[in-house]
Amino acid sequence: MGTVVDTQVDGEKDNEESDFGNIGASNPVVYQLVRVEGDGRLVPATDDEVMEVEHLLDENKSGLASDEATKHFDGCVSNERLPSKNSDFEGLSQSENAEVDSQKLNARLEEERLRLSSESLIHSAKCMDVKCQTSDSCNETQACNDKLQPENTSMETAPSSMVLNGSCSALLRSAEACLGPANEVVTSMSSVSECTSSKPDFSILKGEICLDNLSIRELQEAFRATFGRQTSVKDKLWLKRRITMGLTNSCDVPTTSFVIKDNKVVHKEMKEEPSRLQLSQTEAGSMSTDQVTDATINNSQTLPSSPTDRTEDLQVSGKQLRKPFCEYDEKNENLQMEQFAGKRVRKPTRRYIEELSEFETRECTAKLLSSVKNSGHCQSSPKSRIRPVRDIGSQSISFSTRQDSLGGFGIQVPYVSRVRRGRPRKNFATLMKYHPSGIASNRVKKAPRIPAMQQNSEIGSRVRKARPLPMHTPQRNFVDEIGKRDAETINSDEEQDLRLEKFDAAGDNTDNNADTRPPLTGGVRRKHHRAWTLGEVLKLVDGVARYGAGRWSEIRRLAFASYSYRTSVDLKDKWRNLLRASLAQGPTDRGAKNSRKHTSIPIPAAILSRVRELAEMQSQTGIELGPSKITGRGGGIVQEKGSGFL
DNA sequence: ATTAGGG
DNA sequence: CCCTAAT
Repeated sequence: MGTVVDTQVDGEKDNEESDFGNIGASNPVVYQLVRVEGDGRLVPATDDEVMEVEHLLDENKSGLASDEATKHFDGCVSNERLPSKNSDFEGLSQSENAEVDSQKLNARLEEERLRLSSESLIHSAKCMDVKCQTSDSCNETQACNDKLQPENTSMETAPSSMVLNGSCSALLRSAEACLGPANEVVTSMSSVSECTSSKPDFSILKGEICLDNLSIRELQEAFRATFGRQTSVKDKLWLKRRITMGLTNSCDVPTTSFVIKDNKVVHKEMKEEPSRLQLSQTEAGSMSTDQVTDATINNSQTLPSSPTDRTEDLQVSGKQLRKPFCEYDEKNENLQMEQFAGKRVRKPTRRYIEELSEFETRECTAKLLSSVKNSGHCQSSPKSRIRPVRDIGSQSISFSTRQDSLGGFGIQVPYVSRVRRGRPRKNFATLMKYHPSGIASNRVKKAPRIPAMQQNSEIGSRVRKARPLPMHTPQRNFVDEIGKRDAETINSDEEQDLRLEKFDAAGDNTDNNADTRPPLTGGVRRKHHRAWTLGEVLKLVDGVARYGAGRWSEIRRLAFASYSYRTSVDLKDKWRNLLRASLAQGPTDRGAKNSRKHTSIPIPAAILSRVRELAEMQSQTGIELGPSKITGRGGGIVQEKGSGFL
């Protein structure tokens, strides 16, 4: 059994990555492919083997997550005439003498530019054709999508098509767009693979530039070539963006059927629909390694999946596809600022967040939530009259939507799992700072929020909730969430709680779904006014009795475990009110069952009196109180209460 | 993050 | 309930 190994004859392995332009210059790296014979001899590899090894190389490198080199090559290859890819590739990787210097690179870029402008139309047309053929097989397409995400993975799977990456597929993108709403998450990969299969001739792709695969240095070169000036920017993404934009803009788009949107040449028709689609692809193209990892995992899951699982897979992939956006955006938005006078997304209020989570937890148990992330800059792009993407995923990705409660504008907001699988947004705090006012109040009142903004908000909010959660598999996580909640609900009961629960059952439990607030009343209600139910009050009182007034977080945790919506502040406020009420009612006046007008829940005098007592006690005694039972002298009422609930 | 208070 | 200040 001969093992094909990659022997590094000279230099260090990753040299190519860092010194693309220097290969063959001062420190030539020569790779020689050899085969290890059974006896250990090294035998020069045959051409076939070479090819094979290249494969392996790709795999290995990709596995290392630092596969810039690999990607790089791919990119270059794709840039070049694909048909001649092999020779080219060999030349580079083996670096026989590849004189790849900045000049060449520049030349390439220029070439690409020209080609882009002259061929883009044609290309896209072709691709579109291909696309259309494919469009009916969404599942497969979807599956392919997954491949695209992980650049590495894709390379393993489809060596020939792996070459294509985000930025090199502006055209593809447009083509894919043709697929229409049905293919929610179609990525360039899908189209790529399709194109590849149906059209072995890669010429249709050659016009593209894969900036993704270039090293920073090269990107800088490219930048210079594109803009005619040097740049010291080290940020890859920034460079890529800039370059892409420069290239895209520089090429005159021949027909009116194309529009330039967000640095991408887009076919007019799709301009409306697939806003998200483009985004995803764009992002996909520039996904960073961490995301790749994620996607890779997903990929492995997806590939073997049975048709039945498709839907789920789709959703999952959709989610993962999306998630990267957040991070990407966040990481780079600052950099992007100059380009897009991006409106910042207003962060949701905590209240809002909680409401959402409540809603989610209860209502959408079964749905896999797809995180919809429309990158802010895109949405905010002035020219883009892109509808909120809600209905795009008609096919498989289900966008559960909900009426926005805040503005009462009836805006449908795709809502997302609050489980964030990626790492938490870093800039969250930063963003907060930027819009203190915005966040501070959920009273968006007069200003109807743009759907996009809301969506973003949603994401952000989700983040907040999800951050603390451990990272699991998406599904797993979701389950956990639910499970946790249930557990809470169940565990919450302690002796009396059980009894108290009954009270709740009477009125309170309604709130679960009864969140339905008055539909579109002009006024923006803040938090849903959740009337305190008797049960809650009792719990509160009891909690105070147990843990002492003021220790609301405690009370909340222990006595209100099942009421996620009552915050410690709420408890405090309620207590204050109770106290006030009890005092107002007059100590003597315990007989009155319901002193109040039937507004909300009339609080039984018994409780009020007890409240009073508790308050008294606590104010006097140390805050330490024996659990319950302290109600001794309240009189009959107190006893009634005591027997009833304690 | 929790509490206390004012609104 | 919301918001803030003070812990």
